[in-house]
Amino acid sequence: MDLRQEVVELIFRVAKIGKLKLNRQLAQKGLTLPQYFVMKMLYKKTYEEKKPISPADLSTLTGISRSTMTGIIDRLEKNCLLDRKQNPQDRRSQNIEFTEKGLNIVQDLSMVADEIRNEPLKALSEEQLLNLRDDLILIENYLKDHEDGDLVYLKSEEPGEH
Amino acid sequence: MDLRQEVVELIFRVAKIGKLKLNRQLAQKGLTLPQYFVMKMLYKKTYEEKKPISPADLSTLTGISRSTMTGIIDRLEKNCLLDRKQNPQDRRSQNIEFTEKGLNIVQDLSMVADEIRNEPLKALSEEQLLNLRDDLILIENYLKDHEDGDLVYLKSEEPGEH
DNA sequence: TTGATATAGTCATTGTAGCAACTATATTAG
DNA sequence: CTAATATAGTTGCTACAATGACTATATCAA
Repeated sequence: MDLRQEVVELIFRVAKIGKLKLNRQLAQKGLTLPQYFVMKMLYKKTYEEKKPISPADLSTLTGISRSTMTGIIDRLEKNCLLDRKQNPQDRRSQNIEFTEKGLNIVQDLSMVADEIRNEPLKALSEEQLLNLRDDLILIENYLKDHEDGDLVYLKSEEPGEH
Repeated sequence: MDLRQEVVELIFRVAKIGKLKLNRQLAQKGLTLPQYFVMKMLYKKTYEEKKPISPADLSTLTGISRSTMTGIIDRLEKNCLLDRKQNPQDRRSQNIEFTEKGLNIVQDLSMVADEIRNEPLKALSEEQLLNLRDDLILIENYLKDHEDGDLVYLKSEEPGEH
């Protein structure tokens, strides 16, 4: 099989299986992976860097779209893990803050969840990890640099069809 | 930052950005990435290997769950790209077959869609690709070998809560 | 100041995606 | 042969996830 194709499929497959396993683990705590991801980012910014944070900030930081973020925050708020407060400086904007319960959970989890998440990489040496990182960064940069454009191939021949 | 954590996040991020871009490309043809993935697998099995194929087969081959596959086939069938036929040997089972239109589209696309998909790997040398593949295979095998189990950390302290 | 433009959050819509439960059928064990 | 078990497909449910449209604000330019 074509080598590049094999690598692309491997990246997709590893990401998918990894996510599935993490989701199953976190489900025992009543969280999903995206929810945990958001909680962790919120913790990092508001507690380690002491900066108030908005849904839009979280969206940029995590790469999750604004509309998806609305839903994730909805569910976290419904489970009383965080609160939405009005931003007094900008009436369009909100500050997201932990509740007592949410803070406890994220502190509880951050010790072990990342360890579980990173565990599958134990199979690799330091050197392999460094190479792997550099290769992935190359791919990521390619994807970002070619942020759409030049994709002449798939121009639809039948635009009005549906 | 921790190196392993960085690599994990890179894998997730690269997979996510890559999928997003592919989805936007395929949208011009009225398809989604999972839909194209299923069509391609169907083509490979029924046309290159001349084997009839069921939804359950497609599910195993693609790693998409059976219930999700139901929905994907629903939508492809609604768009008249394939048909469900009864399997005469097993009345529980179906054979999935292309329509004329579906066959045309998958043949049309297979030339270029994979090329677009693999393009971001052009930044890497043959040697880098080989290393990358081997590293990813190690990770995948770790994930598969540890198919749940030994994840003592996250045992819920409050199992009745929801 | 006012008009154009940009940003923040939400909502509707469509399409995954997995789990659990269910029906129908097949297979296997006793 | 019958009862237990397994498999195929579907459905209901919850939760992402992106796009596009919309409202409310903020900002910037003329």
